[in-house]
Amino acid sequence: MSGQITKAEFEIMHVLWDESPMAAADIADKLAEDTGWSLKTVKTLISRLVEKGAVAHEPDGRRYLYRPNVSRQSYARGATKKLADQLFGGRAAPLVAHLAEGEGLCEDDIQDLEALVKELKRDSD
Amino acid sequence: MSGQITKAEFEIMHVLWDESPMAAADIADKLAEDTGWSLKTVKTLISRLVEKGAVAHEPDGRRYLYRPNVSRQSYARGATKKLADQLFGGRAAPLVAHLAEGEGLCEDDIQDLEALVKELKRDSD
DNA sequence: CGCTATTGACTACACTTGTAGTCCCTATAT
DNA sequence: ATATAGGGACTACAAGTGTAGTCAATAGCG
Repeated sequence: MSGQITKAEFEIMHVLWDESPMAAADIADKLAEDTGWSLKTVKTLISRLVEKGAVAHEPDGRRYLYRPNVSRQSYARGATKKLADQLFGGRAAPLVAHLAEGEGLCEDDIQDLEALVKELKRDSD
Repeated sequence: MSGQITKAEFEIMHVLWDESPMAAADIADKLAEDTGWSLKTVKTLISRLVEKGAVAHEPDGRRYLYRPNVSRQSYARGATKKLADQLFGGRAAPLVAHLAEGEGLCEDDIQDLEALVKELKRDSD
């Protein structure tokens, strides 16, 4: 609940969002390919996440298993809202427009969006 | 171009995006209400932005006038894309869905989105 | 013409973050 | 029983950040 999740810590969250609970060594293994971080580094990051309350740990023999305390969903919601508030006055449309401009949208995305908009319209009626 | 714009620096960018060019003292005045930052603090932040190349300065008598070197548009595009990539695998629809869930969308937004989707469809045909 | 207020340049310093290293305990293999 | 490898707790330390303070030049007021 307290303190922001930093860039490096965020990598840990990703791994845990993909699969959890997980031991520190396994998290480190998964990250080693991409980041080259040592086990020590990973453990430090995990500790900080536990301190911040973003990750929970349960004992498993003489080690801990870790699991996210914040779902990817809820984290995503917060981050998205913050971005929209900061840059677009809370409006979603310009945000999407920016994705479109930056070629962040493929045809599938557009279809998804169309369906989503239809649903939103129905809900608001 | 180099280095990230930090949270505090971002506040400066906001002021400059609203109005520029602007002198340091005026930026500080505008921010004082919201942040309580001293003129010194604001000047430090501006200097760092200049170092990073995010803000340009032109002499005006014995002071400088500052103006953003990165447009709000282009910064927004980058930030949005990064968020989408990190949290939604680059897909826009779930991003919008999150805004909807979080009640980040009003009816006007939905209409804007509808128009936007129509346009996107036309473009992709 | 000297004083003061203002300005940018440089310096300060605690806190956070990235990236490890050290210490100590204990389960396990010999 | 002893040595060892792997685990968490604690420590380290440089770079980045938030938040100012000091210094020296000078434009403008009296």
